[in-house]
Amino acid sequence: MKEVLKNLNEEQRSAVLHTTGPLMILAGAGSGKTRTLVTKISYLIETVGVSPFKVLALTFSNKAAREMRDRISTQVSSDAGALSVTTFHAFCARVLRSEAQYIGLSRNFTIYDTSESKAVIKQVLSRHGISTKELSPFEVMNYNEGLNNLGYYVGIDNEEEFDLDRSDPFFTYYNEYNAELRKSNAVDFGGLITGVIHLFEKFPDVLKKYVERFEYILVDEYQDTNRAQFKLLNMLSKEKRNICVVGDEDQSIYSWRGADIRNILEFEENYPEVQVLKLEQNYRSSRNIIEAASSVISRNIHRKGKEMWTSNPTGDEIEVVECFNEKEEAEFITKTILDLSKEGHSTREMAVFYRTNAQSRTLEDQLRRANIPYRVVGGVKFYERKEIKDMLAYLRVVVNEKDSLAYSRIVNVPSRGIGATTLRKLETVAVRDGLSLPQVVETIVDNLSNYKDLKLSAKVRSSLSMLSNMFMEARLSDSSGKSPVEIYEGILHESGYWDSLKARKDYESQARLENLEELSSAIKQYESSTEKPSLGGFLETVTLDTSNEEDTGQDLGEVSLMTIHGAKGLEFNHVFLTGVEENIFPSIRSLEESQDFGLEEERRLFYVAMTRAMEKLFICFAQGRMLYGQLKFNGPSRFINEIPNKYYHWKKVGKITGSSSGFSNDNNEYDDFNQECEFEDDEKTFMVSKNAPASKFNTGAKVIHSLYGEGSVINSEGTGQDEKVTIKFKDGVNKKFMVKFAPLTLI
DNA sequence: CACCGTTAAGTTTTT
DNA sequence: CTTAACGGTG
Repeated sequence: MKEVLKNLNEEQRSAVLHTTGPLMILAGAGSGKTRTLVTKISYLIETVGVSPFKVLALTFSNKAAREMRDRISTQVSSDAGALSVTTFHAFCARVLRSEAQYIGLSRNFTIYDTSESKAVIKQVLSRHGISTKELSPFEVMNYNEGLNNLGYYVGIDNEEEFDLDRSDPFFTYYNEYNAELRKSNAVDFGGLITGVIHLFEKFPDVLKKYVERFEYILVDEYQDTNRAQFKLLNMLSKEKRNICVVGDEDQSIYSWRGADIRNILEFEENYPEVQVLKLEQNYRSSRNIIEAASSVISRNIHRKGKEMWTSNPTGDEIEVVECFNEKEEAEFITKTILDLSKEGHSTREMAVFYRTNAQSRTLEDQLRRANIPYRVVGGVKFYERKEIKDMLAYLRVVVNEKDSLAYSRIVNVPSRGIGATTLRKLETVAVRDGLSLPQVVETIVDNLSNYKDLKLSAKVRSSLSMLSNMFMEARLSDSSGKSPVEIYEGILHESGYWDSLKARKDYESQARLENLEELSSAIKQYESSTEKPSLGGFLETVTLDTSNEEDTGQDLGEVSLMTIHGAKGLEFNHVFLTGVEENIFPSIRSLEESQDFGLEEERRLFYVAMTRAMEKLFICFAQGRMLYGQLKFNGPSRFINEIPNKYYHWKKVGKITGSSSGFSNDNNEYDDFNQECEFEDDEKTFMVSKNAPASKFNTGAKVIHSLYGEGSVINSEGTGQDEKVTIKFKDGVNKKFMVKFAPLTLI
């Protein structure tokens, strides 16, 4: 047997050996799915003799693609560089660049990210005289993305299948938005996918070329694909049928982004000869954690069902930690991290998860105070900073002379006297002559005498001519092979951007200058890591690869902080799951949904969180927490109760903050979860009464209102006389009451 | 055109 | 409590 196959279990091995025909691998968390995929690809190349050129492996994140590429290259001796291991979006961008002319794009098209799409939508809406107050651009964006996710595009043949309401104003906005993109020679994220679908549907010969090339297609994280991606995969693989998809429906946490469970269910219909394999052995976590997580996820109805097991040791019990408030939750975590670290555990192997980014602050405060190094994964992105977006906009105008949006962003940044009035004049000419803004400016500058009626002031004229010349020069440099970083530096100074920031002495401008220098080194970094660096190539990397993993090179032993979404695919020895309270996790939004789908997705999220932990899992919640400036008493999450008792033990920690805490000790409360309690005791930490109270109308409690009937408490705020509760009634209506007045009875 | 004050709203975000 | 975004004023 080949050496590599020895490291695999039986199922993994059959996945690797199944080289022809469709294959669906349902792989549980920590079941070695990446190892299997990597081995499969190297087996195809090394043993079956498939040319790397003919293999296409698709992932969702650049991080995953990179990891897979790296791991393959250690296993494959032949030219792994010819392999296509990439994200869906990057793959589509590549196809569109080489076939752009077919669908009316030119190959230097710009990719718009979410904020740029939003700006275009705003423009469209304002043309209709709609303010952002009347209609949030987000709603339009959701509609547009919805169509994109389904694989719809302007000019599609089988339009009737989409059941569209053509009189819906949103449909009008959608069309105008796309016309606007087209005019700017731009494509949005979803448009990358639908653009390729468009290309393949209307030009079968082009499709044929790709079908011939990619004989073997592999897809990672298949549960997260949307309908558009599903369509694309089918077009590429229905002839050769060598398609292998790997997914886990229990880890599908992106349905709100269009991931469609039907893609798993219908795979078998599309490929009746499919072989389905399950990877159910978990190599990551202790048995306690696996069994606890399995039993939580088994409550979901919408799943195919897998039985996870592990031969790992039973391990410690999960610790459910009840804290007084979010600050003490953070203190508990900090203290535990220090303790574990003293015992010799690596802090690099520890992570703190939260449901929403906003929850990271308290944690960061405490960690900083305790001098524990940490890094926040996700958070504010480098490329979303204003100064970076400004400079990128300059570069985009260089690459794509039709990018009016980018142009209007920087035409007066730094301010050079080109205000709204001038811009409006330019736009009028643009519409009249069917040109983009940069093109219009160029024409005007070249034939000033023809545009006398625009009444442009001398200052405006000179500014415009400066811009026009600058861009012309830059384009010349670009096509004559000058390096991207030189062009960047040139524009940074010629545009006056650098000097205008330099002139300001405030701290913020200082930081911005530093960021601009960092951008410069990012471009250099790109140049040295790419074979044929180009300005356009750099811009594409920036938009499509947002993972700003700064490799500082040195291991400071940082604890990782991230949302649970950000934790997918990762593993840690010690995991702290925070804020596990009703209305937070599961989120209040998901609870408001009428169907169970929202709740089930939250449960999957909880499952993902649990299964990140290898050795030890802490599940923390706070009795009270400041939320939107108000103290909320949400009570522990229902998910905690869904873990069978034998897998965890419950402890309360916290210090007494004084009599003004708003808690009285007489009230008997939290009786539904009177588990065995263990009390921590040290100088700082005192035990909290076992009966720490909040209200008798706890979240989740069933009540009867003499007027509205039966319902359940979904939220409670304030204490004593001021206590208010929100109740969801049987008919789905939510109402808020003052406890002291409302005719409420507990059931 | 830049600044300030008011107001409203408030998940998750691989691309 | 925050943040973003709008409208009014100097």
